[in-house]
Amino acid sequence: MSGQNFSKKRQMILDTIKSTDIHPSAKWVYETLKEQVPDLSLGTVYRNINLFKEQGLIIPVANVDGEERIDGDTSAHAHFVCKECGCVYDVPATHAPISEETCTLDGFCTHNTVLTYYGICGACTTI
Amino acid sequence: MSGQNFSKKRQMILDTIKSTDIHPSAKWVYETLKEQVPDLSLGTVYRNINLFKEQGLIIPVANVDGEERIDGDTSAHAHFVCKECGCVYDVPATHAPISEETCTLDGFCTHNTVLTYYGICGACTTI
DNA sequence: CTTAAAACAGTAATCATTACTGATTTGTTC
DNA sequence: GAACAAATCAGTAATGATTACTGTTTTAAG
Repeated sequence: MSGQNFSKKRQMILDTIKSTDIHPSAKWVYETLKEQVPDLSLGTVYRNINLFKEQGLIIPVANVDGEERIDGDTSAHAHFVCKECGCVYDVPATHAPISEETCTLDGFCTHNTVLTYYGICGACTTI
Repeated sequence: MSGQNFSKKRQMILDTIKSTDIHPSAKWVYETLKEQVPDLSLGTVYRNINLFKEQGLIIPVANVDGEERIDGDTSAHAHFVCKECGCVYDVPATHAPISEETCTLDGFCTHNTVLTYYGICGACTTI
């Protein structure tokens, strides 16, 4: 009755990604899960993240300070990246008018769209 | 009357970036200029690209296969990235409704906006 | 329980980018 | 146009994220 299920570690990696909204890096996922799963390997986290990306279970949303940040929420929405603290915030999809018309533009076949705002977040402005 | 001018190599690096629409990587700039300037160093290209980014003369537009791609055209427009060949194309700004309203959203101060479409380009579809 | 395939840990390798150091160029002042 | 200080550079070493590799462990099914 299994057969199509994920291995225990694979499932935990996906759960960890899906259960946070900080748009984590691979290293964050590794360090966070490492507490529960001491024999976790960083390579395993990378391998599974790549797998999830291929399967469309997660999406890469930004590259912050050389690290790729991913999102377990694959619904249409935009992101705000703070240049100061590196935090990645969700921005409601209403602010991101993704036009499906562009799919036929110049023969391009658009698979997904990424809209990202870069600037300074409220927390960093206040300080 | 000089004083604020760029060094010869710095100017050539900027000219090279500004004169192409392929949205080059640092390595492309290096290899392209290397033909004219045999004693050019890759470190110099990176250092000047970072300088130009700080000065707003160029903007980073995408990260393709681990390489940052830059654009010497700083006017508002979007980009299409082909997942197959890695080419980066300009998409007219009319397709990218960048809302300045988001600047005050949740205390965020937006400096710049990046809208990128990912998919397969016409050339790669045809083949 | 066996067994083959998939997944994994641990480590080494790769590759883009950055840092460092001593030499060269630039702009300025005479 | 020589001299000098600051900026820039070449070349190389270092860093750090990501990927590849190998031998071991887990998984799912018979």
